[in-house]
Amino acid sequence: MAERTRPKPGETREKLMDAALALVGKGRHFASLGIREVTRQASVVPTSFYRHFKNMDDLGLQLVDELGLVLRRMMREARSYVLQADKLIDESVGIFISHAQNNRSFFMFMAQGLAGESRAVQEGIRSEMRYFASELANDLRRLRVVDHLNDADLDMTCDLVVRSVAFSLTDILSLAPDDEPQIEQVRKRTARFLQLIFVGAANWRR
Amino acid sequence: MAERTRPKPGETREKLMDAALALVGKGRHFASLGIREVTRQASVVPTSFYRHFKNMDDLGLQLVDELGLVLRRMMREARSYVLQADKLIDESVGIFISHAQNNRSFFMFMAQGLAGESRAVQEGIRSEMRYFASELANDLRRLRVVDHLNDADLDMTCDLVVRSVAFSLTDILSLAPDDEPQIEQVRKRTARFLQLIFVGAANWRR
DNA sequence: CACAATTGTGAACACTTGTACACATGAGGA
DNA sequence: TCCTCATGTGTACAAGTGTTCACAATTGTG
Repeated sequence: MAERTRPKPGETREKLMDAALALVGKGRHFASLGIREVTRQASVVPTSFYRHFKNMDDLGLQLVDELGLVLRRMMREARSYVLQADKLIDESVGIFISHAQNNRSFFMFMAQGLAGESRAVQEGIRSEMRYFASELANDLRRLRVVDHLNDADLDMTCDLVVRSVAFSLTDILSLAPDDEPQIEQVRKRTARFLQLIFVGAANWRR
Repeated sequence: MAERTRPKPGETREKLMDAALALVGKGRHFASLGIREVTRQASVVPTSFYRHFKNMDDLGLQLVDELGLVLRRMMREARSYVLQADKLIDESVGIFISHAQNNRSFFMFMAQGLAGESRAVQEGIRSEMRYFASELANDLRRLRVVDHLNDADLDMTCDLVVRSVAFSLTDILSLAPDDEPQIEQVRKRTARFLQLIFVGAANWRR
């Protein structure tokens, strides 16, 4: 090979996924990306793409898997920071928003994928959200903050919470990354959404 | 012209918008549509596109305007059916879901546009949702069902309601149009979401 | 009626696209 | 050592892309 550094196995694969993500982060929609465009951004020859992915949908699916890792890392951080229940909402929303800003491209990809054109990607993201909601339900049980709800109602509540937060995601992502005042407003509004939901849960079928 | 029927002015324009919508309805993402593809689906020569639209984003913007009409028609119907407040949630959700199914392509376009690549389309859809939420707030005031909430809190509640319903939209659209049992489940879950939110609103800052 | 404006048409352009093929390189096992 | 396999490269081609141009038909208005 004429290269000076020998590419480790999987390096090109990562470069391709990062390239796709970078393009999404620049405002492009994943569905409109082409193989050549991605390989160009990755400084790789088009043919290499096929060594790692069958087509763009395949790449999308693997991005969903990585997205799962990001979400799990976020949950771990949230769990370690939020010890007492009184500041639970504000701190969790804060952590979520800061992760959304630090992994802007990833979360853009997620927001796009929910209504994307690949059924498989769509289902993958939906499944990540379900997992997230069920973990949230576990945590709330553990913190004994919703003792009066049965499992089904708790699941519903957590589902609604996750959906609301996910929707706020699109608010944040449509803002400039450094527009602090607006971001602060989204943070406050999201927290109030969650408070409203939890007030509802607290008075549910009393 | 060699045609047997003379095209009325604006006919091709409608054909193009319908064609784009039809492709979206077939599962394609709007961002991935090309001018030639749309004109082909509309049985029109590519050049005609430019007679009516500057580019695909322009077409998207005009679709958002038509989407606004669909939403207004839906609100009018809801207002005429929902006279007393007790069945308010169930009936409204039912009307929404039936409209979502009757205008599948339109609502798919809306769901896609929220995280689409045209900032203008994104803002347009967001603005439609805000309008929808403010109309909902008016109706709730009129029905005197939330008298204890101040204006800001009512707006927040309606915003959350609209967001939750919009998210349910993606649930419905990912289902087969004739999968009644699943759709019924989405309907029920959405209604419970709204009930939870309204219980929260009823006990807000007591 | 004639005239200008609007709308539709077909051919042509310079590019980009997805994909295939044959080949080069390095790593690891026999 | 040699052989094989996974990975990366360069070239090539047919098909599709956005956009422009000059021209035809139909419309409403004077």
